[in-house]
Amino acid sequence: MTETSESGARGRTRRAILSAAARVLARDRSATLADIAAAADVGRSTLHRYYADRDVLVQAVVEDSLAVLQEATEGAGLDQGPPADALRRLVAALVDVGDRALFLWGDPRVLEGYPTAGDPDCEPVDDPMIELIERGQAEGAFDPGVSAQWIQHVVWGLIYTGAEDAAYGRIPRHGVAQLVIRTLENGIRPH
Amino acid sequence: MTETSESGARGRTRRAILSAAARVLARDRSATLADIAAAADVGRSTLHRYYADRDVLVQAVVEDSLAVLQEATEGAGLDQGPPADALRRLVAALVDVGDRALFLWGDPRVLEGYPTAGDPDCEPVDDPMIELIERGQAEGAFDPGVSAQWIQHVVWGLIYTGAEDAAYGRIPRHGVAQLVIRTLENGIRPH
DNA sequence: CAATTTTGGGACATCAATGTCTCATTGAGA
DNA sequence: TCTCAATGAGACATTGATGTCCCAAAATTG
Repeated sequence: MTETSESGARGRTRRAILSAAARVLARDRSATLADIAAAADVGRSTLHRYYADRDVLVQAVVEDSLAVLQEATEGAGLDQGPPADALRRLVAALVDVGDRALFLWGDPRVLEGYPTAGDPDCEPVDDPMIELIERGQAEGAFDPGVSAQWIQHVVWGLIYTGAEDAAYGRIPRHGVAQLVIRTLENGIRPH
Repeated sequence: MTETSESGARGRTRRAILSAAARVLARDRSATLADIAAAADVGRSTLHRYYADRDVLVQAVVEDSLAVLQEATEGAGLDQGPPADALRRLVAALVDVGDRALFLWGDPRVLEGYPTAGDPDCEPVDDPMIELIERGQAEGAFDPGVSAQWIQHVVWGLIYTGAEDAAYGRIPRHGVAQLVIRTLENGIRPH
């Protein structure tokens, strides 16, 4: 899919652009290409040299972010051990790449056309996260009285909330995962 | 603050513009003024006649939305009865005006400068929602192990998630409040 | 060190959104 | 019915983002 190796320097520049774009666009999806170039510490010409179009750039950031999140998800080994433990690992992994989540989730429109997060009626998605949730519901670890999709959205929503609070410095970054998991497992009830 | 009465027709037009703007901007915060005017079924000239500036319009929508949410909050009588019941009333009331919440929350930047949702360090906010949460924590209804602000953000986040799912037709509108409350109270554990 | 790649900055043309204005039409209220 | 506020459509200048191109400087590579 991608050229196996681009001269080292190009790869570095490309990653810098993608990462900066995700960061900036997460905060302001109408950010200027000049803003993004500046954030990536790159000339605007260079940005255009890598991504001819704004659309092309956004698309690339979407795909890169999806890949990053997918990698994080796969690394969590969701099919192993008790569902509750697996979910804790997943949340911890996703919080670490919160910027990407913030970007993808901040604007539902960038994901139009991707079955991943959507609800295309007849799509038998093999999303590992959904599989985990359904397994947990079957084993009595998660509430079987609501849809797996709702639980998934709740998880994403809490991660989003935590990532945002952290991004604005309202809570320390290292406490986010713990907070999200605690709320996820107990709601807001004391325990 | 507002002129007591504007010729009847003007008031109607103004409300139509504000409502349409909230609806359109909630979905796409970079929507064109022409888009908004069209959604309000009004000429672009008329839009400019009411709100000279884009900034002025957005500002007006923010304030109108804040007023709507505040009204909903006040109507819930948060200082009466058990905290858990009060929270249920609040969630139900806020879900009803989900469009405004979607608009205000979809772009954290529109709220910059408003102490309402923020965390200005030294601001002793008298936000009734925070007061309810703190009361609930003191009375043992809500988890005292996390900050009241975190709980508030979780509540908003879940309402946002529910409103979005409803807006995209993924869940029936009348089930949202119930779903949010259930998740809020129990997390995702079975019970 | 020499050759080649990669880069930054600037000069453009282009395009879409914005804001201002005018004028003819509409419609509500006296 | 008459009057005047309110509106819609359009013309227009302005602005800012965008995309393209070129060239000299810098960095990477051999």
